Amino acid sequence: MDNKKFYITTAIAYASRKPHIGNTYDIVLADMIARYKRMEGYDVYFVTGSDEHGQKIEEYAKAEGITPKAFVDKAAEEIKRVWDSMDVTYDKFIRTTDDYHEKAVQKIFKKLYEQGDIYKGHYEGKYCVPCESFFTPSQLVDGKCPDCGREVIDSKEEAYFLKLSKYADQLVEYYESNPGLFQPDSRRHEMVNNFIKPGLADLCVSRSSFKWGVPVDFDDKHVIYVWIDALSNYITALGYDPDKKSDMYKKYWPADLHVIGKDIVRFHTIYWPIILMALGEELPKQVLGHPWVLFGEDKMSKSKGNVIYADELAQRFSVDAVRYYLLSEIPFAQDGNITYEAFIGKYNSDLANTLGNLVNRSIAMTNKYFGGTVAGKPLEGEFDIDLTETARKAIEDYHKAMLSYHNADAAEAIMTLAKRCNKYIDETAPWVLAKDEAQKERLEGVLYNLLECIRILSVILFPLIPSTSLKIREQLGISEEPAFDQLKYGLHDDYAVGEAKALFARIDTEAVLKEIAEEMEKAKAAAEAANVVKVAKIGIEDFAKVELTAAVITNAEPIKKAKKLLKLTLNDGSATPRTVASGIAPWYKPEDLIGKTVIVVSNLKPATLCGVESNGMILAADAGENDVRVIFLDDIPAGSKIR
RNA sequence: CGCGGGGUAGAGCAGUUGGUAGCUCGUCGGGCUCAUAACCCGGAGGUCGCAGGUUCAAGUCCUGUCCCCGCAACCA
Repeated sequence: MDNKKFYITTAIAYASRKPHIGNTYDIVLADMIARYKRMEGYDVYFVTGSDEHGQKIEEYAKAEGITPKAFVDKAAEEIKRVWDSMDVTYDKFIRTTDDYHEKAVQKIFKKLYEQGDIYKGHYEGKYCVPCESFFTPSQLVDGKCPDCGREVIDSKEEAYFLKLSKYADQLVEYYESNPGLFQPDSRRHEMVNNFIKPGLADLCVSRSSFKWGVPVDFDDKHVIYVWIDALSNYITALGYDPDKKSDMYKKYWPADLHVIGKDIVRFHTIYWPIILMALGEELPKQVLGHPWVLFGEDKMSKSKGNVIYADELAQRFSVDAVRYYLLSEIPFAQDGNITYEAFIGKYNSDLANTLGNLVNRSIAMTNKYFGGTVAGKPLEGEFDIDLTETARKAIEDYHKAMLSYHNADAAEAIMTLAKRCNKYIDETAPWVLAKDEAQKERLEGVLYNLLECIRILSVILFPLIPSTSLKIREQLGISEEPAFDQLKYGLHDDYAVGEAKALFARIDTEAVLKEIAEEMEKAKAAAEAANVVKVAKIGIEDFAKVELTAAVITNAEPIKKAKKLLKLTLNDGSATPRTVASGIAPWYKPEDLIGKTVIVVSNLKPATLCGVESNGMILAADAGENDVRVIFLDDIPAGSKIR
């Protein structure tokens, strides 16, 4: 067999929290592709891992009172556990804290520095010493610090930068000579229009504001920032070293496919190729930027109690149910949704009713009418030919869809065949044939046809739902691993099937939804309770620092360029009107606010929002999901202090 | 006029180079009994966001316009 290689990677998961179903989609998708390629005969190498550096992790670890290393050890275990629970067949799990990775990253950084692609510079910003903050010139208010209004000085913070502009032309050339690079292709326009056309600004690739990262070995004030660290995993996982190339690297690089979320397409199609160009290495062949998985209309968030974790879902409904949902229901280029209703609906109709029931009834009839053994008798009646023709077409559609990563279409092709089989049973009515001894041969042929189709289904299902595929094959009495060279109709001469066992038990939608709703309520309550605890208790002296004043809104107008902001003019009892920008535009019309009395935090430091200087903030309540209500006062004179 | 994506049956989506509008679920009616109250057949349901234009012919091309969603910029 030809030893074509296929190197596939996923985004490495940030080791700050347990990955939710959206993160899991990434790896399940990659796994499906990896399995498919293996079945095509490719020598596949599949890498995934965890991104374990950065300020956030440093902070989380501190909050838990443990070292960053201990924190990420725990997090990486959790990520691995979730991946494993999804039957993911990765060959290597790389951690950016792995020793070989850190060393290679340091070498890469050094090499780029020595050849002049990385240079030491500084933020071209202005620095406000008391605030310890950098600002770009456009952020300044009248040339002064937007936070405190004091003088700013030119920046002194040094940092390392990667020269991107130098490679801009080469990058465009790379895009043009690789038409299939972007999947889907529309992402290319975003990159070109947003980042390349306006001109690439050099990228800051080091940080000195935190320590948890790979140190720059020749300048230990700096750690290497995420780009070079995390992206390099794709080559360090193969044992890459700028000085000597490992056998694995020679064999598998360049990557045939990077599977990532659409939010990081930019890093993989601009920064990453440029890093590789600078290193003089080959460039990835394809980047698949998949859409997101949303919970209903919402993004998932812990405080809403609506986070769905793949492993928990799998525990309730089975791993293949989760894989099947993700791979069949998420569109190719648009964000997909997951809701329990949709999940159960898909499960019942496709997996339980169409597929599971087909296998069950076919195996059951084979046992019932022939004691489990039938031999191949190719039939050529009208129904038989239509069935085999449907099978042939389904296989064709399936491959076409899989090769362009349109997995939902592939799933549909599979279900089309399963449905045709169910129809075939109705057309041939085996239970009628069984009553007539003269029809015995015909009956055997019908069952044989069915078993052949089910065998074919088991093969094409394997990349999507592997364990179901194997269960089906077990019932068919087939022990060999599925492979695409088995997709020939009539390949098997006879069958000795096993016991008919239900593949997917039907779910009682209402009962389960009710159960889940109750659990979600609990989770939400728990999250709220946790939030209350999180806010530390303060002393009365802390509260005294906040100055609250009653003020009348004398004018209100929208701020152009801002969606949520209103510019309010307040009379707080003092001689000068006070201007406040407030993010309440979605909930209030300006004219409804004029004349109302509100509470203003009057000693808040000024800030500039969308070009408006805001002095203070007005108090409002989060009255519910996406419902903000300003607190209005009655009969309180402007200027009254509130405590 | 910041960038991009989208508006197609009740819901979720396909619609390739312009040529009678499809799929899944749901719904209504019927059939069957091998099977997981599953399976099969049939029906109803769409002015393809809106308005113009090109064309023998437009969901598909062009122009304008409205709405939704991401990103960016602000939710003091």
